[in-house]
Parts: sequence; structure tokens; C-alpha cells
Amino acid sequence: MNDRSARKAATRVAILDTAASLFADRGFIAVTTAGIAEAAGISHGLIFAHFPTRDDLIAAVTARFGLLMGSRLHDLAEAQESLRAVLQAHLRTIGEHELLYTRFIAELGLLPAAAQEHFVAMQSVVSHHLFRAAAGEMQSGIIMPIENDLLFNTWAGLLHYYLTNRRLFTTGSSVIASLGERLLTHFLSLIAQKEDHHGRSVHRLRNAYGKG
Amino acid sequence: MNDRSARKAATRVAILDTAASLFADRGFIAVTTAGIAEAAGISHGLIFAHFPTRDDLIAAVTARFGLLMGSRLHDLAEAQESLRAVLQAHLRTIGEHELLYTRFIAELGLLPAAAQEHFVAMQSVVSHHLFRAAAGEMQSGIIMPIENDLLFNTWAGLLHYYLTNRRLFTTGSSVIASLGERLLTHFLSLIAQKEDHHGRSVHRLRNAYGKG
Amino acid sequence: MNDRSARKAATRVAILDTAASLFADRGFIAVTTAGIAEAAGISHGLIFAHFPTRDDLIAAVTARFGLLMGSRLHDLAEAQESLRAVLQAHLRTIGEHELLYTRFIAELGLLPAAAQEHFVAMQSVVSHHLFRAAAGEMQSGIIMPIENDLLFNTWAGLLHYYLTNRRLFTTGSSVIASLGERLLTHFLSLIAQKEDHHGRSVHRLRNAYGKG
Amino acid sequence: MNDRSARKAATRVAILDTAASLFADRGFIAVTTAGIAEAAGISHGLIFAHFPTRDDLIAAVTARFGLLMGSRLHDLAEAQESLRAVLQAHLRTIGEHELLYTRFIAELGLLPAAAQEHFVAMQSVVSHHLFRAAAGEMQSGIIMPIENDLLFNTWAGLLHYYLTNRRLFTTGSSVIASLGERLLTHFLSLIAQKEDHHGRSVHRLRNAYGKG
DNA sequence: TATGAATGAGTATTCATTCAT
DNA sequence: GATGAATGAATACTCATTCAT
Repeated sequence: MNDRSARKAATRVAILDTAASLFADRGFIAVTTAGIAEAAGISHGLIFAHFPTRDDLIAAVTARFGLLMGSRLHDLAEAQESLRAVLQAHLRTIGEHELLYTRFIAELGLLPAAAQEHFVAMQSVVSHHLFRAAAGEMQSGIIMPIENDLLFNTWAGLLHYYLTNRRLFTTGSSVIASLGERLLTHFLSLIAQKEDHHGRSVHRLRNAYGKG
Repeated sequence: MNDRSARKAATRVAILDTAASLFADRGFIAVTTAGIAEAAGISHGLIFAHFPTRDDLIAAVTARFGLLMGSRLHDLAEAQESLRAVLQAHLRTIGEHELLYTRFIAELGLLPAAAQEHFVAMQSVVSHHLFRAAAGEMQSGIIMPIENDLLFNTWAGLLHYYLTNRRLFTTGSSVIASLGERLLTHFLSLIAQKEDHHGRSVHRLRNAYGKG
Repeated sequence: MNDRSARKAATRVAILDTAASLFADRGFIAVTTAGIAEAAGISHGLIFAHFPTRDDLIAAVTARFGLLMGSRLHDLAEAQESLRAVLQAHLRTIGEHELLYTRFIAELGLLPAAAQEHFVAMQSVVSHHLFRAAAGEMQSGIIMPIENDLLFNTWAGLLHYYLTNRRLFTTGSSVIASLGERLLTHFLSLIAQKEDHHGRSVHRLRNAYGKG
Repeated sequence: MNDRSARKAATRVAILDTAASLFADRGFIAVTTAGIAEAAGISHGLIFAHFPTRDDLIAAVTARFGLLMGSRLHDLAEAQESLRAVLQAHLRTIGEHELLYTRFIAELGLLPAAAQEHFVAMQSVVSHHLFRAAAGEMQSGIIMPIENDLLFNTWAGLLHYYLTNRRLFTTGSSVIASLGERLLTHFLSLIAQKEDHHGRSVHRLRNAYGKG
């Protein structure tokens, strides 16, 4: 009984793993349920015993991916104080599943509503960590004061742009690996509170001299 | 003969217009060739007399859209000196075809290779104008020195992020109309050469005092 | 153009004919759209160019059958005065399509709503003619006074019972041919105004002697 | 052992009960073996341990229903002398399982051969009682002389017509309850030996005065 | 040039039945 | 005896593309 239940769970995981892998390689639109079944080494009908519809399967893949990414990011980012470290954690988290992540952002609008919601929920975990670290650095004058949504969306937009247009920017298999650090440095320089020629931050100067 | 050729050209334009309109409304994936023919008031088969395959039609729509956008942007941006004015021209150009433009960036990865290339070519027109204006402002110390690709991609990424996730940011029909100005101001503040408490730009100061 | 339209109409008729024939032979439930296409010598997809769904095809078969039966019955029955002649016309009409008619009454409850309505509409044509003839004979005291619905439903029930249970009653291919006359005579004897030993109908006697 | 065998029998009954209930509600065609198992609270596979195929299960449901109806009718009808009482017993018997009975007559032609035979066997029990009572009343001149098969089939046809077309005749849940008495009275009036104006039956008159 | 009927290769989903545990 | 995961054949419906007229 326990054995059967374990086998069933294993099959479910196999379907999810196979589907995620095929989605990453060929995209959500191009992958068929029959293709997933064949790649997973199971019968076509069995997929529907686990996921009533193709959309349900996609939603389940998305939900699992969202949880995985969320918890991984949480593990990597929670102990980090600096915004740079948090963003590095973000890059690393995405980098571990770069292809699938890229398919999500490239085809998000075509996915079932439930899947879109799961993906958005995952983004809110990212933004939470980013805001926390950013708040401290804004306070200490390291970065400019920027509204939260613009801060996150600028970073996400930059990252997603490079990911979805990977062919324009890299021949390698990973955008994160080849360009991540450069994007991070660039982003930080954009939002940095600029220092004057004495090496003091404008913010600190302003504080020292009053609102000036 | 001339009449026939004019008639043929008119049909071709009708197909392109109708297809563009349907693509804008329902997306590239959801629109069928039969649907285009019906909406255009022509026979289904005629589409294939003008465009051998569906992919060819999509490529043609994209090419035409790219040219239209490129020339419109050129008209609006060429006389502009300031980066702000160029970016406003960009926003205006997109705003005139926001839905179709958004479909392109949301489904670009699923379009035929030729279409993707046409879209990229259009982007290079934008970047050309942006670089020209940015170069001047970098020179005058108005904006930070930023590598061209990062400058453009940050702007495009920001804009595209808001366009593709429109549901999260606006209930209205136009993201550009409701948020364009805010995005523009935000972007300019990010790349602005920050001034110190004396109101002089760090850049100019640096120039004045040497590399310090 | 006219040629094409004629060809299309011919295809539509071929589909309807083939479907009706297969339905008659194997029943509505057992016949597949692929089977119809194969039997009609056309591609599977073409069926759906003419009838959007299987239910629509069944409804069209039913509608056509109803019209055919209604007009045929009308032709045969309208000149008839006697109830016997009208019922004979009914038998003959059914007899010309006995198998399909039998499938209808045997599987009616499983057919799409539109088909059921078409079949009921056909029955009302039958009842119209039956009522007309019966009214005269009731007036003249040839048959008993019976409420219209009971009159028709008794006849239809009797006939349908023998048709749907044909295996119990005949080994031949036609219930109507082998048993129709017997059922007709039986039905008429049931509803006949019985005459007394003087050869006068009870009805006429009652009129002569008052309500007595 | 005994315990195990009792348990097995109980499961078998549970399957039959559940199947009968679902068949009554949704029809034979629409009910799946998985649906029966779920409603019965047993595993899907267990059904096939008791009934090798779905057809076997349907046959078993039919056999049991036939025996139940037959014995119930027997109990209600055996002590009855009058045809009216026997027919009332029939109506009552059907009325106790009207929905399932109606599914049987509406889908009989689609059921496995064994099931059809069981149903026919049940009908012969009904006809047996009907013939017995009718014979007496024919003898006494209360009803017309009618051949047995026509007598029964007229009654069954009438009843089944109203049951299978229930939607046309009643909005209530029971055709028997709302229309049974009316159908019974109508049927008896059809087969009644009509009396003349002296209140004597034609039959008795004929006997008294000779063949006339 | 234009038509639109016809094709045929998919594609998700269903369900009775099997079988290892 | 009982479980329920797994099978696999079947089925309605879609759509880009072709081609005779």
C-alpha cells in the first residue's frame, strides 16, 4: 500500500520532471501530452490519471517550479544583507533552471491562468527579498531612493530582456553565466547613490550639510 | 494588367492589415489562416497565393510593422536632440500600435525566424536614435557613461516588462498612456549623472578637478 | 461556381445519406464520424466542414428524415378520408425507412436535444392527419369517442413496441410488411364503435333513443 | 471462510445496487465502471473480480431486476381476479422502480444480448398474469376477444410510450403516479365488450340470440 | 487572380480492462 | 478478496495546405 502510493508519487514526479524538461527544451506550446508520455516511458492515458487536463499539468509544473525557486531563493538570500548579494542569489537561483525560467517568461501570456498566477506569486518572493535589502541600502544612502515597484521591475525587465533575447547576446548555453555579473554590476551602478569627487556619497553629504 | 497588378497589391495589403489586426487582438498563436481570410472577406486559399505559408505571412506582417515603426520613429525622433525627446518619440511610436507591439514581445520566441529577425532589425533603429541622443548627453555630463547595449536594453527591458505584464499594472487599455511618462522619468533618473550638493554634476566636477 | 456549389451540396447529401444508412444499420451510438467518412469515401475532416459537431450531423440527419417522412405522409394521407387509409399511409411511410425509423425510436433519448425535437415535430404531422380522419369517424359513430392524445399514443405505442422488439415478432427484415396489416386491423377493432346484434352502431342507437 | 464468502456476496450486492441506482439516474450508456466503483466505495478493479466485463455487470443488474419485478408482480397480482386489478399491480410494480424501468425500455436495444433476454423474460411474467385475468373476462364477455400477444403488446406499448416520452406528458417525477390510472381506464375501455342501450353486453346478447 | 471544397496529419481526452502487490 | 496504478485503443475535432475549376 505504502509501496503503491510511493510508486504513484514517483510516476507523478516523473511526469512533472519529464514535462518540465521538455518544456524547457522545446517550449510549452510545442510539447504534446503524447510526447511527454513517451519521454517519460509511460502510456499516454496515464498522464490524465494524474492531471485531468493538459492545462492542469502545466499549472502543476508551474506551481512546483514556483515553490522550488521560491524556497531556493529564500535559502540563498535570507542571510544576505547587501542588495548585491541578494541579486546574486537571484541570478544563481534562475541560473540553476535558466532554460525553463526563460520559457516561462517567453510564453507566460499563453499559459493557463492558474500557471500565470503561480509564476507571479514566485516573483513576489523575489521582490520581497529585494525590497528588504534595498531598504537598508537606501537608508544608508548606498542606493538612490526608488519606489519599490520600479526598482524590482527595472531589474526583472533587464534580466528578462537578456534571457528572452539570449540569441542576440550569447552563444553559450547560459545567459546568467556569461552576462549575469555584468548585468548585476550595471544595475547596481544605475541605482547607486553617486558619490562626489571627495568620495563621499551625495546622500551622506546632504545629511551632513542639511537639506542643502 | 496594371489593373490586375493593383488589385493583387490591394488584396495583399488587405490580408496584411487584417492579419495584423487579428494578431493584435488575439495573439499570433490563436489566429488561424481561415479566420484571417474570413475577416478580410476573401477566400481561404487566396492567402496562400500571396503567402506560401502561414509563417511567411507572419514574417511579412512583421516586416511591414518593423518598417512602419522604424520610419515613424525616425520621423518623430530625428529632429530631437534630447534623450528625453527621443524616448518620448519611442513611446509615442509604440503607443500608436501598443497591442500589436505587445503581442510581438510576448510571443516573439514562437514566431518564425524571419519574423524575429525583422523585429530585431526594428529595434536597432530605435537603438540608433537612442544612442545618438545619449551620446550627446553623456558628453555634456547629463547622463552617466553607460555602454550602449546596456543603455538600450535597460530601457527596452523596463518598457517590455510593463507591456507584457500589463494586467498587473493597469486596468486601462494602454500601458503607454497610463505609465509611459512615469517610466520615462524613472529611467532618466537612473541614468542621470547625479549632481552633488552644489548643483554641479559629478561629471563636470570630475572634469574640472581632474580624475581625482 | 455553380458547379462547385453543386459538388458541395452533393458532398453534403452524401454525408447525410451515408450517415443515415450507417445509423440505420448499426445505430447512432455505434457509428463514428470516421466510419461515416470512410463509408462516404471522403476525408474525416471534411465531415466537420459540413457539420461542426457530430451532434449537428445527427440533428441534420433527423431534420431531413423528419421532413421526408412528413411530406411523404402528407402526400399519401391527405386525400384519404378513412382512418384506415390514413393509418395505412402511415405504415407505408414508415415501411419505406423502417430500419432508420426504428433506430430513432430505440435511441431517441440518447440523441441531441435538437434531434429529439425534430423527431417530435414529425410525429405531430402524423397525429394531425390521424386526428382529422378520426374526427370524422367519431362523428359518424364508426369509432368510439377517444381523446386525441390517447388515440394517437395508443397507435404509436403499439407500432413502436413491435418495431423496437422486432426480434421477438418476426424473422423477416420488415415488421411493417409482416405485421402491419394485423396491427392496423387490431387497432381499428379496439377503437371501433361496437355494433349491437341488429347491426346498428351503439352510437347511432344512442342518438336515436336519446342519451338513455 | 464463511465470513469471507459473506463479505464477497455483500460486495457483489453493493455493486449491483449502486450500478442500478446510477443506471436509473443517468442511463446505461452514460455510467462508467469507474463511476460505479467510486459510488459504491470500492476499488475500480474489484468490479471486474465480480463481473468479468461491463456487459456481464449489466446483464446481472438486469437479471436481478427481472427477478425482483417478477416476484413483486407475482405477489401483487396472483390473488387478483379482475384484469383491472392485475394491471394496477403491474403499474404499482413498475412505479416502485419507474426510473430504472424506463432506462431499460429506452436503451434496451443497446444492452448486451443477455440483458435483453432477461428483460424479455420478465415481460413474460407480466403477460402470464395478464392473460390469466383476461381469459376470465373474455369468457364472461367483459372484454372483447383479443389474441393474447396483441392484448399484452397494446398495453405494454401504451405504457412504454408514455414512459419513454415522459418529458412530453408530465413535469412530475413519476409518469405512473400522474397518468397511470388514466392509461389503465383508457386501455380497459378499448378492450371492453361494449354494451348496447339496454345495458347488456353485446357478447351476452349474441350468446342469447345466437350468432345473429 | 480567385475560390472554397477537400485533405490528412495531428491532439487532447476517455474508459474498459489488466495485473502486480 | 481487494486495491488502484497502468494500459492502449478509440474518438471527436482542428487547421495549414492543396488543387481543380
